[in-house]
Amino acid sequence: MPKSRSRILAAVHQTAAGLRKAGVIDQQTMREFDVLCLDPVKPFDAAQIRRLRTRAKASQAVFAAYLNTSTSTVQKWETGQKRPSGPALKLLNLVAKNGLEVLT
Amino acid sequence: MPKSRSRILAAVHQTAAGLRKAGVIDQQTMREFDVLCLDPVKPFDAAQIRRLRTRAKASQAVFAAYLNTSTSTVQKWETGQKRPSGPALKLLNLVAKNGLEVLT
DNA sequence: TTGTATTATTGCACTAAGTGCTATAGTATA
DNA sequence: TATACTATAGCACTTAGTGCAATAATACAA
Repeated sequence: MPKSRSRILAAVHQTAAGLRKAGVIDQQTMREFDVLCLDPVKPFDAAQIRRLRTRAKASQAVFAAYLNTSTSTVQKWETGQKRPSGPALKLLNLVAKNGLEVLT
Repeated sequence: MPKSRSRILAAVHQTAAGLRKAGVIDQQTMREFDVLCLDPVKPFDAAQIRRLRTRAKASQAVFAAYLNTSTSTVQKWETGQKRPSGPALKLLNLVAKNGLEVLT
């Protein structure tokens, strides 16, 4: 099972009891349901990350600044030496979906 | 010097030559200048992270799902055992500015 | 083509974040 | 009180993140 989905399921499971109160949906229970609607976070391989960056016409240094990480890190993502962490992957998904500007 | 600023400056420095072409501003050079306009990423301490989450009325598990990280990690952020990584901090800044919904 | 600047790569060494798990303790509610 | 739900604590481990310095590749101008 992909990690992102298991995280979603973990959150859902931990708040599953909310389903029983289906009659009384306040803001908090809404938030719990929202998790089910979270876009599953897609993994990005080295080439995809590079494509994402080049499409945005950004150098590795600039791209790194947007993501608040180091050039060295972007480097290693794109050469397959390291894989982006959970939050980093989330950011990459946001960029893929909405463009680099959303991180401004 | 705060890390986020040094990252910005690093990116600016590496592309400083772009300033010389000030006459010919195409999309690429624009992108380089944009980095100067990036909101400096603020650090969040344990209490601030918790406040951010509770204001969003999310449990640690739900909050973690939004950030695509683990409950254990949010746990440690809020108890001061660990500090969020660069990209994680960027996400927290986005949430602080635009609410949890931007991560949907 | 040759020189120059920008950008990207490689490799190393190290730090600390991320993770999972289990057991425990609050906390609210039925 | 009993029963969820939620949060905490502590452990052990993996691996992302980072910095730096040297090298290579790429693009661009003279």
